[in-house]
Amino acid sequence: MSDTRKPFPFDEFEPRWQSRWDSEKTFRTPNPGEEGFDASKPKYYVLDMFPYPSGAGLHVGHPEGYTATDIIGRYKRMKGFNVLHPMGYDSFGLPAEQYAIKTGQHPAVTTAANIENFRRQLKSLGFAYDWEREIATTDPEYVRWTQWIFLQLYSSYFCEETNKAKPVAELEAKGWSRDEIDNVRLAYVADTPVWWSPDLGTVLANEEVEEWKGKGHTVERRPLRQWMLRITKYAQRLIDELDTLDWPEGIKLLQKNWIGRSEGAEVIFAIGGKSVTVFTTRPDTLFGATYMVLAPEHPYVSEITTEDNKDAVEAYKKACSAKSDLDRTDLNKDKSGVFTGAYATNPVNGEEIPVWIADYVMMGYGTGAIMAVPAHDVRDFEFAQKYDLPVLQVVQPTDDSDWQGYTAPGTAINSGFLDGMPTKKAKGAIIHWLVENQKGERKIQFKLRDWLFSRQRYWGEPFPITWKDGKHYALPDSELPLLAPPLEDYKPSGTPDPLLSKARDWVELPDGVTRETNTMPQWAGSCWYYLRYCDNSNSERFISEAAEDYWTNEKPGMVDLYVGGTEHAVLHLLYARFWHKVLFDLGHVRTPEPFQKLVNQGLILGEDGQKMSKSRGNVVNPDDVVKEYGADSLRLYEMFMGPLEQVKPWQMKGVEGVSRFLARVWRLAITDEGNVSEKITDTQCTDKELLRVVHETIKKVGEDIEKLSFNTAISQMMICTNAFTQAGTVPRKEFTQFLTILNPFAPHIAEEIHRLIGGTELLSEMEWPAYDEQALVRTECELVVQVNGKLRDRIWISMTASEDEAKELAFASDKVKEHIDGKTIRKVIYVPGKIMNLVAN
RNA sequence: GGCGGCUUGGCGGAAUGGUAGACGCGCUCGACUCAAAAUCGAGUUCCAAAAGAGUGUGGGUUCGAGUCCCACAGCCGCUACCA
Repeated sequence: MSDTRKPFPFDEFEPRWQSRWDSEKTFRTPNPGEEGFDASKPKYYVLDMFPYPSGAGLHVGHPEGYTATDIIGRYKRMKGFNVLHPMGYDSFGLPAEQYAIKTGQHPAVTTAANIENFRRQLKSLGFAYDWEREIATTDPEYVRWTQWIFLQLYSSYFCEETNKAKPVAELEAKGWSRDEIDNVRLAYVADTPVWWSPDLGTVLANEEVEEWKGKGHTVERRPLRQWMLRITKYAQRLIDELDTLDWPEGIKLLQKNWIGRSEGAEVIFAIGGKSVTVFTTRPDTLFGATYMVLAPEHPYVSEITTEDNKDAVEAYKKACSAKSDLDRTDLNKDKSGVFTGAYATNPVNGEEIPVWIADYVMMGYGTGAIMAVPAHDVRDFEFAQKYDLPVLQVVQPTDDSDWQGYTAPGTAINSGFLDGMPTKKAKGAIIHWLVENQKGERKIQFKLRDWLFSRQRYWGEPFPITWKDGKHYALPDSELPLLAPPLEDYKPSGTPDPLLSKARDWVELPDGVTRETNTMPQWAGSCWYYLRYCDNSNSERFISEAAEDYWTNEKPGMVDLYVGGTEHAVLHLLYARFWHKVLFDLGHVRTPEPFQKLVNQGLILGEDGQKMSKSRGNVVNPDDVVKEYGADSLRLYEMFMGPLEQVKPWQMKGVEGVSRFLARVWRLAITDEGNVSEKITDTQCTDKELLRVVHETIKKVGEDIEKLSFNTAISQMMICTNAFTQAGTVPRKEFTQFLTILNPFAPHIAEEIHRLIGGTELLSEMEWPAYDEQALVRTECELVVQVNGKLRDRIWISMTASEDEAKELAFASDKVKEHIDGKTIRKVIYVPGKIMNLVAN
């Protein structure tokens, strides 16, 4: 398409409408007590996952979710809701800092430029955000409250009796010592092995390691002093309360698996004078333990290893620590291990079993030690085969499966007092025995680890913490926000010292007090941004009680609808739930969950069906699409591609298709010369069929929006447009109704046509039209006649025809006669208005 | 290996257990045009057509299955020795 011949002048009217909505604050959302607030309106909070403002700008994946929420938001407004639909920027993060290292440009400068570009792009798509509520996580006022919430975590502990967070002040009052309190804070300091990257100059979370390694950075394992958040205390609640949310089952399952609850037992084995505890989910197989394995990093390894085996064990440990940086996947194909020379005593039968170390046992899960039951665990079995260790059957399969490597439940054998018990009962019995004899206990184990919360970066929130004599202290609220000092040099020092430690003037305070120099991870800001939108200019509180009360729900989740990509299924969505629960426990918010309904938009692939990436050269830039076809076409296309949640490939031809549709709508009302078409009529519409299509469209589009089924809503609007075209005349009233329902999808063109044909009100401020049931009624319909389930004829018949009348007409059909001739009708199924099936033989 | 998702024309996709392929793209033909583009109209699952076949494969339930049940295969995503 050439620039000179556009099918409709979107390049002129789209920016014009955008600036009008902006200057008139059309989509401003009043809070209680503010001008324009109407207490009679119900509230609706629809939220997008805010973007990281990268230098590359928006990609086409962003407008997918954003258009979906925009349609919902505009629709709900027209339905009479007070809609909160905000936007902001997750603007801390490593790329801005990497850029600063390369160019010396302060991250604040590049971030501001990127935000400006994102804002321009978002505005060019005509989203109905309340721009006065815009936030960026890097804003000092925002940082202030992020730090404040951190201090809430710091000043709280998890009370096991009530299963809730409580202020540590309560413990102080009870006379707990400083050290005891430090041991239970929800934010605490620990020496822990972490992934540290010398060239990035920071530690990385487990889940970030692969990403940055892929970009060529090196990563190594090191024990370092770090801030941790005690999310593990919430593991059970984070699982249980998923049930109260309207989330896709797949995402719930992902979170459950990530938290990874396992029920089992801890069993104490004696090794010489020491005792080693193992965790097992199959305590019923204790009699079948033929050896024990410790993780190579297990603290007891050196002590128990005998002289003869020392060299081999040390060599193995060394090999493992070097290996830990390599891709484990490849190494794990083949199990390896070394005998320590020590023996452990099985508490249940006194058997002496050899103790090995092997890297298939992880220090980070359970106790870092296992009892190996090769007969009924595939990993132990594999290991036993390789090193020729005994395999003892203790479970009899319920079917004729081979007992070797049989892991399903069965019946206990060779297990003393457990013999004959089914697995489930045997588990209970052995745990009872372990407790009685003080050799172990029932144990619920989670995969979830405490959250490694500190980074050594520059571009993140500094911790509002000071140190004196080896103890940490909270900064008073009055000193928030604590902002990072400007630095000349952002280059990593090559040591694990945080970048901020270079700013000596900032770090060193009087009286031997120093500042904490770690910063928070990028997740911190996104953990609570949805709360700040409700009351973003409040300087007294992170959110006022009144705003929180108004925008919250009767339901457990505060936000009514949250739309974003699956990539955040576990991390962001789990972290935000955790923070919200702490704030809930402490009485700062009144719902236990942040997001009631969650929808994941599907990935948009390139035209080649592959993931979009620079290296493949299949990236579509939304700016280019807007320039060529306009914002409405981009919005409409992204919604027409297919179901929101589905993965789907981009097709530029498809954009052209929806653009043609909008052009047809335009031409219904506007002539080539730009005048109002003579087809627009002011008389009442007498065309029953046209009326029926219009009202069917109003009905279906409304229902489809509620279901987030935008592609079918658009196809119905296309049908309606075709009906207008065919009718030859366009009754103003019905056409205006059509424009009103088109408006949430393609707001610029809808408003412009409406204005041109003489509309004075903004469509965006009109009510969603009601459909007329009467107009939908059909008197006649096509009835499908089947013989033995096969379509044989269609007959026109009254909607209210009785079965006998229908049968009579059906039997009169030659095509039907042909197939029932000489046969007996055994059965007749009649679904009025749909189908008649004659069963004959 | 585990978990999840997907599988319907040439393509994107529609189908409360009731006419498979709505809507759109592409393609074919026609109109308009000196011509092209744009636009408008007709057609388009397969087979030359009648008959028939047809929603990844094989079974089952049902008067009737893309849809429900069982088994299997392929593709995509996430995760990874979780004891």
